[in-house]
Amino acid sequence: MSSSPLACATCPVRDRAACAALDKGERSDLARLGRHRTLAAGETLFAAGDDNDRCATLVRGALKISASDEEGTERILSLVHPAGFVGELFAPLARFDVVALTNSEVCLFTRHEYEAAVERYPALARALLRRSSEDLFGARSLMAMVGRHSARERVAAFLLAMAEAASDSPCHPAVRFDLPLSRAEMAGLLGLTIETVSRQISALEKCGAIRRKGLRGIELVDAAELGS
Amino acid sequence: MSSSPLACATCPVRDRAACAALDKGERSDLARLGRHRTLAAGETLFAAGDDNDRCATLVRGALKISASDEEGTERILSLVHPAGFVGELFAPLARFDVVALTNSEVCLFTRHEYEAAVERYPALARALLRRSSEDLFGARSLMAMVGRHSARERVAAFLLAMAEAASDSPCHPAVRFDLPLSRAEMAGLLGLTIETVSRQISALEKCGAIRRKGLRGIELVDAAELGS
DNA sequence: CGTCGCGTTGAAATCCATCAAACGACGTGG
DNA sequence: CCACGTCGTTTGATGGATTTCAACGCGACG
Repeated sequence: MSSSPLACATCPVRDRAACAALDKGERSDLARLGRHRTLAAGETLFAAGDDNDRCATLVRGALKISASDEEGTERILSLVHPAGFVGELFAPLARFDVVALTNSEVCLFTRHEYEAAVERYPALARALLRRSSEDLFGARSLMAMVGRHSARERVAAFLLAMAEAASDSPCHPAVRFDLPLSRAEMAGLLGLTIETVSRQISALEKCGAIRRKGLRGIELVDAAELGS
Repeated sequence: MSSSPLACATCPVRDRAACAALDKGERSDLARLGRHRTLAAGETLFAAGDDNDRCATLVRGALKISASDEEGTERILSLVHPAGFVGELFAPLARFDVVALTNSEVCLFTRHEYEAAVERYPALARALLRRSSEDLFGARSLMAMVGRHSARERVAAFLLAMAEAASDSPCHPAVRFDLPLSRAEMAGLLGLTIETVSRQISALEKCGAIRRKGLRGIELVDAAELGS
């Protein structure tokens, strides 16, 4: 959508993103290389196959990383939360799509300049390594979760994870929250069909674990029933 | 199995592993911190839940990274090839199992000392970042592959991937090779059961795509039939 | 008011897991 | 050398969970 210079001073993730590892002077150097950009829900940031010439840190909102097979069915590989880094350093072409789930804001860099910064500032390289390791753990956890679990278990675990992500307190899940994903996106993330997701949510409501509030609102009634 | 000092001079992955990014003096410093160790097929290098106090580079052989659910069924999350790095920096506890698939050799480090080396040598941090990014891509590719594909397609894609890994030439798959995994391990990797894997391999043989040579030998007859 | 997108619900078909049995390779011991 | 047990693999029969196909409800929007 729009694009403008960075304003790190008011950045909500300035102490959690990769750039937080830099000292004041280094960070303002890096800030000069990047641009702030807003994305509308559904807007594509990077597309698979495109020239991989940019990377970004998510400041606000939520992104998805996904792959689409030849028939056009989408498989969501990861959700990105604020302070997350997207873009593949070292690869000539983008291999996955990166799309905004909600209205979002990112700090956008050219890959070339960001890689140069990684060379120049060892602390940035280490911070990205840490983040990449966490992403790797997240990807493997998702894989462990989606393989070998029934549709019911996947949907329940997903709802619980979203409740925890929506909560302010780190440990307790939010009781009431809105799903940031459509049914199609949930299906793509969990490796199910839209209909199966819908049926499982209906079943969870019928057995008293949750209550639906409108299309995307969820209220946790019995978290234990979800398998927590 | 056994353990002894490192001998980088004769290391088969000395120009591909993370430590290859170091200059001569730096590498010999790092070598002093590590120990060479051999693993028998099936031997566990790290176990989930253990104190995460070590990490390693694979020199020869093959490893698997896996998670086991409460019922004991194993889900393989990644295969590790020579020059690969295993161990999770920055995490207090190991969260996955790491097991040798074949007789293997690793360079073993204490996590504490390796992290210190990452601080000291920026080139090592960048090399690990690169490797971690590739692992992340690999994990996501596997996820995209396993989700939304039939048992037949998964087995076919797996065989093709193994044929390519077994080949010396980077681009063409090997025509004849041995599977490094048991049926149970293939099932765990692909999210299927042993029986389904076995049936699909039989079916692929029946339709002329492959020929079996003993229990683990595979000969590619019609690679196109496998969906390449 | 009609259409479009998204979600829900139903009925039928399909694919895979499960249960069960037999086979082959291998090593041990007689 | 052969009998025997074990382990991994193969094959068959069955059932069940999820996909597929199809119809409907509902809100948004022109």
